[in-house]
Amino acid sequence: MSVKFKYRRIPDETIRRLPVYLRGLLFSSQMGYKKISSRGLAEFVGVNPCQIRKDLSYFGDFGKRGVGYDIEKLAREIRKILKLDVVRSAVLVGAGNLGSAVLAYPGFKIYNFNIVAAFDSDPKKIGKKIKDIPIEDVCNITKLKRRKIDLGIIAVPRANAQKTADELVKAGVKAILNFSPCYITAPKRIKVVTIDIAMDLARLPYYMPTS
Amino acid sequence: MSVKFKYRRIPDETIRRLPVYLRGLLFSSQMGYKKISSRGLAEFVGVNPCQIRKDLSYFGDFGKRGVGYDIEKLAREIRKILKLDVVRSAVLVGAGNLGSAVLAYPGFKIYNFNIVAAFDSDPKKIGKKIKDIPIEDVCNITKLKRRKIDLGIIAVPRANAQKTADELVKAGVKAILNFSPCYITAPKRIKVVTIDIAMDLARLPYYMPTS
DNA sequence: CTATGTGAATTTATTCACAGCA
DNA sequence: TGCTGTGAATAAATTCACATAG
Repeated sequence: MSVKFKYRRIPDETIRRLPVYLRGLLFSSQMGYKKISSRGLAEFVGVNPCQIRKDLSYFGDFGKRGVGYDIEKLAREIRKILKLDVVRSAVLVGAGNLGSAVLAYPGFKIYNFNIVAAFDSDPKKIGKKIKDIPIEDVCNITKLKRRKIDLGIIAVPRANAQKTADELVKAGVKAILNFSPCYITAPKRIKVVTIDIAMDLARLPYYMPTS
Repeated sequence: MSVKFKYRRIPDETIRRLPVYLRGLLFSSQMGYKKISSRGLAEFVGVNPCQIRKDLSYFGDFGKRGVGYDIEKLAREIRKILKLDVVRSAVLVGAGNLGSAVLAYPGFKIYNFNIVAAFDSDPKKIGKKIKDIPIEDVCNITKLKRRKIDLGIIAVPRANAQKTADELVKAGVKAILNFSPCYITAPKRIKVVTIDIAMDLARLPYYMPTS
């Protein structure tokens, strides 16, 4: 049986953990395993086994009682749940150091994101290419609408981040990945994820004993 | 009044949000504000105002009724709560591309982390310098103990991450910042934070409507 | 006998709603 | 009046515990 439909609300925390399970499955697969129990996976990912079973149970019965999960099959199912099996188009706004680093990140390809355009406001950069992608004038973002872009990636200075987000929304993106160190607003239908390493760094000292 | 001591357990989620508040305060300060209400801050950080008040109330009475919070003072208090006012020493393990990028990240200085040593296993790298820090042989990590290191930063290939973590623990670090894309284990007293952009990237498609 | 899948119990986190101070 | 600080109420997430299937 596969991907049942239960009318239960799926916790955001469950969705947050699914990529972690996927990562653990790929790792254990690389180590040569074919089957894995919730307990075994739990050790790979640092999550309580019944948490794993509960999370998966929202989407289907993927395991065999007395045996566990088939690693390949479960990985495939999770990819399907996360909709990672569909190719998405993405655009980058901000072609500075951060933007270039983001563009070089292999994760986009792995998860089926295809970066199809890059924008910047600096006239010196417009017209040049980074990683084979020509840098266009940021004024042209809104013209993207006809190109059906799924994801907008923001890597501009903080002061311009919200404005950029607004333009990406007008251009019709469905989600935004924000690397600028600030909170940005968008209509509820649009998922925004902000990545700011400083937020993780800054809470570490709290947990350090004062010796 | 300042930093009261209540014997209530402080939610991890509260600690996770404090750096976000701090970021919002600095931003609003840069925009010229001196005072801010929980409602005003809420708009800057995307958190419900009574969540902010509740979070702060775990640590003290920082606001003035009818007025709000003094931005400078609250920022200072949050820094104190997070123990960001103490200088910490950190070491980097793994001097590859990722490691170099991590070393160049300005956030460490901002939050009072002082990177004092770097390690790698590649004989070609040992002896060279990155950003004025000499790269030492990874075998010497354990000798760090006498140097009193607070934080270990892991930027090695996944297969070596756990081993590296074990060595850092032996060397006496109090916390670990892990940039390798895998879960790592450490004794409970040691806080481990793993940063893997792919985990955020991989859950975006789930939230995109299937058009 | 082993390990899943899941209601029920418990724990944790968020939001409400209002007393109390400036 | 305006906004904080906080118990009480609510909501969300986790863990327990066990019936059930291989």
